Amino acid sequence: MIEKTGSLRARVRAEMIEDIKTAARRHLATEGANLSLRAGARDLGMVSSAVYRYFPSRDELLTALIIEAYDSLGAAVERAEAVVTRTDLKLRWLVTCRTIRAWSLERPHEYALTYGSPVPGYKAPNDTIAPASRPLLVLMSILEDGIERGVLRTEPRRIPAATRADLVKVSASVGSSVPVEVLARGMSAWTELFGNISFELFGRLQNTIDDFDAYFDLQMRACAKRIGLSG
Amino acid sequence: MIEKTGSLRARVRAEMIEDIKTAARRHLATEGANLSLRAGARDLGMVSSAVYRYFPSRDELLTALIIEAYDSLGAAVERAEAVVTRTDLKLRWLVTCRTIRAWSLERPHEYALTYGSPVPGYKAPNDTIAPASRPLLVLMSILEDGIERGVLRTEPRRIPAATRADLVKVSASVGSSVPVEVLARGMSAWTELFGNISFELFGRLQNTIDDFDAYFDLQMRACAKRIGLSG
DNA sequence: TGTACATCAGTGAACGCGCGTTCACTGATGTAC
DNA sequence: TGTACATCAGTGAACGCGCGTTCACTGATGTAC
Repeated sequence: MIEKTGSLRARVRAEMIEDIKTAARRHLATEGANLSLRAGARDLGMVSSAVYRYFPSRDELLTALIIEAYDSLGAAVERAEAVVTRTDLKLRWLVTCRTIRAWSLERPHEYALTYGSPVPGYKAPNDTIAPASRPLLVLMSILEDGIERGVLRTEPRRIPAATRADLVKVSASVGSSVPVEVLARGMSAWTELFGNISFELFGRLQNTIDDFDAYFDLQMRACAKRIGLSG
Repeated sequence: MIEKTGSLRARVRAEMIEDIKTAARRHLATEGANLSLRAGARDLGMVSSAVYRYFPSRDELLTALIIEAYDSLGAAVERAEAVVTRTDLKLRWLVTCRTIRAWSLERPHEYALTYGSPVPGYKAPNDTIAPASRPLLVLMSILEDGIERGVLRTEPRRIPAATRADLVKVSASVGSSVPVEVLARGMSAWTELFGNISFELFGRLQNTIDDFDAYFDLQMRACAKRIGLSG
């Protein structure tokens, strides 16, 4: 009844790993980043020590959750942005913003884990760097296309040498060559994007902004204009 | 040797409360928002139950810390901004930004407590609202002065009714009457300001931006221009 | 096709730790007469 | 100025809880001959 005996155990194992991560993810809600390995195990009706067959320590489980969160956000953004008409740069930007926000509202605790205060005592390993940069790569590709199509103009601007160098490094690390003047504007909008989501999610604008959908869209449209994507 | 016997105990008590808060503040660094009442007590060489003479519970101690953090930031910003020439609106904004950033870098764990991910299971009481709004009030006063002096212009802009209402409410809650078009720009800059600090403090721009001083100043200057404070 | 052995998942008890909070208590400091 | 009493700070033991991790073990599933 099983196709490949060799992979039965492997498949069950993979499923179990998923189940453990899912249970742990659920517990992020109540315990925050102070993730409890025991609580997750209890949910699955297994003894806490059994988890060690799958993850060598609590921190490794946390790392898996973080990587998965980044990948999930990255994939969602890539997928949503990819279906927008390539020439509509403004809409590509707006869809990127909206997707990031929608993902964050859906999975607030994973947002907190990845974009909120760092977990005390936890040092993220290098494996998280690549997935973490996926959303930013989407922005970079929009900027690149804008340059290529001649929509984004490089208005001259006084930028200190140190910052020039930093921004060149950002471009280069992605294998891109967006001019620093444009990248500076892009980063500004990027910062406001995440600033907005943090404000909303962490309750810093409660009792002030009621219709966050409308407010967010308004501000992200202004960002598009600022970057120069309104063409 | 003591001036007023009636207040000796009161004064010692007040000092003790300060000592407990200071010890607790130190422990925010290692334990994060998951503040340990016992650890603080140990530092002071006292038994954990003694803390209950001063704070009815751990959460009340946490609340005291949060309120103090907001007040400390608010006072720092007010003090720094107050000595800038009133007519130099751009510098008033920049000093506000720089002071907020400097405070955050000095007290990263208090920043995380107030502007980072919410503490799971902790519900901030209403006492925190007033101190929390002090920094924003400084921005509002800059905007108001800008309007009064005719420096800030209200460029017509399509703003949805819901957002208009929300922004009017923000103004009104402060007893101010900054036009919504100007306030929208102010809030955008405000969001980018805190977005930047969060990115820096939470390590989201590590290995990319080396000279954060220069980068921050550049972006905040752009914000000033955007708001219309460059006059 | 059947047997012998190796691999692996999961158990349950235990270690040693830290936590918030309660409670009856001891002494010292302040207050009233 | 001195005594009697009330107030208060701080102690130390205890309760009941949860945590991450280790370890010797049982049994089931897979592999090799």
